[in-house]
Amino acid sequence: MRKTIFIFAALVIALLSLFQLSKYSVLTGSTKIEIVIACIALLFFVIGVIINKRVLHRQKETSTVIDQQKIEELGLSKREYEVLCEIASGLSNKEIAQKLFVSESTIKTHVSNILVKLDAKRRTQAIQIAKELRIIIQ
Amino acid sequence: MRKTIFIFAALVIALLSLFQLSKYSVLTGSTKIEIVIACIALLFFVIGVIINKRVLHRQKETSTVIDQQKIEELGLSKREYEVLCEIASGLSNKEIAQKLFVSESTIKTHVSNILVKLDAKRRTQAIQIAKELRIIIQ
DNA sequence: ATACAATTCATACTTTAGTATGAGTGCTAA
DNA sequence: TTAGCACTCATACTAAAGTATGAATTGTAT
Repeated sequence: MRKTIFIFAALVIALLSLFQLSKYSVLTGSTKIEIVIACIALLFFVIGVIINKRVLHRQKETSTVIDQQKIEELGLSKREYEVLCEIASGLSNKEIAQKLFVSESTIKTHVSNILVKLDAKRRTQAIQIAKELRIIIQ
Repeated sequence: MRKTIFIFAALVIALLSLFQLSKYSVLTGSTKIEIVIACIALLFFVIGVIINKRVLHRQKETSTVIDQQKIEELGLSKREYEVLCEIASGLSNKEIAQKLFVSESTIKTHVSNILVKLDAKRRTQAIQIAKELRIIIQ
């Protein structure tokens, strides 16, 4: 936030300087007015694009970012969340077990708990619910 | 495309007119140069924002639209695609059967064919693959 | 120190998913 | 008209997924 304010302030100062510079350079006849106007136009066009990109980027981030708070609210443990992510990527219990170096029965226990906590009947439904709650990406 | 060219041409003409207008209004001393510059700056700022928004919007659209051609390439039939969508929404075979008014064994047949065509081992993997291929939404 | 939550694992079981095979129906293009 | 495709359904099977229960271990907070 401080960074934003600093950048904004620097930008305003730079623009005011530019105003003065362009004014005097035109009045003294050292620069053609078309060139000055063209430069200013280009500058503000670029500024508009950059600011717009930043704003949209921020919106996009907040809409795809995972809701960490919701995970806590649901009471999902760290390990359970890991398993949930692997389920969403399409792995079987056995594959998840191998990836996380535990037994398949452990994964089954985790999956059962995940289904209860997400109020889902199946793993496919759990994926859907997790997506809606913005708990997992996509 | 024609529309874009037309708008662009109109924009260029308008700007050239503006250039001439601002030049003479400054030379005749009827308008202060600060105001002219400010107007131009504001104008190009807005143009920058609008153009950027359009470009980004177009990118967003093409990234969320379903790839109808890919569905054909994979050889997925209309019914199979319906079943795929229901799978992705988290339904069981029995539930899909009830929703589409057919027997569960019919759905099983469809699911088997879908898995072969998508080169998936499980329905969860099929969901993942279908998403990557932009065949289904989300 | 102990109560608690998280993680791990096992067994035994039920349910769902997925495979393989065969077959009937209806539509459509050659 | 018939060959082919999409859709339907059934049976019989194997493989996963999911449930229930119990238990051991470990780190942590009171």
